[in-house]
Amino acid sequence: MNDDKNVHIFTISQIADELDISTRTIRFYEEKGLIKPGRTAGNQRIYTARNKARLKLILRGKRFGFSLDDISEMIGMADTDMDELAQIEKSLYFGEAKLKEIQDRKKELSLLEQDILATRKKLLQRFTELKNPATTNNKKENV
Amino acid sequence: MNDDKNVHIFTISQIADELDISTRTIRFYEEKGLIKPGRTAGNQRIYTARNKARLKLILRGKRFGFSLDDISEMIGMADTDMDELAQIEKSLYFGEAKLKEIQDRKKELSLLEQDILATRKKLLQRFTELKNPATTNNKKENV
DNA sequence: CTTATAGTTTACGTAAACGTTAATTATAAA
DNA sequence: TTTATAATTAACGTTTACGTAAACTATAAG
Repeated sequence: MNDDKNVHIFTISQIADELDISTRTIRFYEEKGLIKPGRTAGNQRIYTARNKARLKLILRGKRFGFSLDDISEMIGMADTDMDELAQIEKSLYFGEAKLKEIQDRKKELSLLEQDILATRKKLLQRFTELKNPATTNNKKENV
Repeated sequence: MNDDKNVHIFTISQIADELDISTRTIRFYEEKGLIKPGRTAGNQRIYTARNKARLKLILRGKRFGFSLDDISEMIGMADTDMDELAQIEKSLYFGEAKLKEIQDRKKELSLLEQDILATRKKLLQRFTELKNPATTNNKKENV
């Protein structure tokens, strides 16, 4: 079984360029235990496609306001001093909670969208008022 | 025209309790110009339902990882040293960008959900493997 | 083999978003 | 009216998530 599949290996700067983050950020995530890339003979980091996918997941979580600690638990790599079973159970439990949170956020996302649309409406109204002062009355509202 | 509608007024701690944030946080948002509550004769802050709604909007934005500066611009209260027209234009422009971002996030939300579901699947698989070692082969995968 | 260029660790620096006193004043309750 | 709560400003402290600089090592290019 020649394990030649996916010999695609990346350096840290290749990853940084592709994901548009700094190398410092990548190393920082490693410090926090979020990724564990391999090393060359000369001690330089090497990243597989899997490592890259993991980073994408982390960045996705961040875009939703999750802290790195949150993400760490979501991913299921936290508390490496627990036995595997307990760790898996914890991760599963945490994952369920996060799924519910995602449901909530889906709803909130729509609310936020509506908030912004409402703000836009008011701004546009005020905009035309300023452009055309005759047609409207001067009502002072602070939203 | 007796303006008796909505005389519902709240103190800062009432708001803090209801929205589950600290009074410090509320005052901090005021410092940043995100809200402008009224004052009593004795200089204490008073919040209307409108002020409360504004705070909810801010918190909603935060839950999606927007910075307070972002939210400030979304809401349309940034850069008070610009003339109103320019300010409105900027806010509108920013709002459009944020709406697009929200669209993207809707898609990403599903991706994140799928990531978690996939992780859960693997965890469950490993879980049963550990509980029932005979029935499966031992494949080592580090996600 | 030399020399850019890229990567490594260590460590101090920083911006954002509040937390936490402290000293003082308002307001509500008895 | 005294007194217990609650609110106010001011200022320094803290955590998260990196930025940045220094001193050194690996690797690629010529």
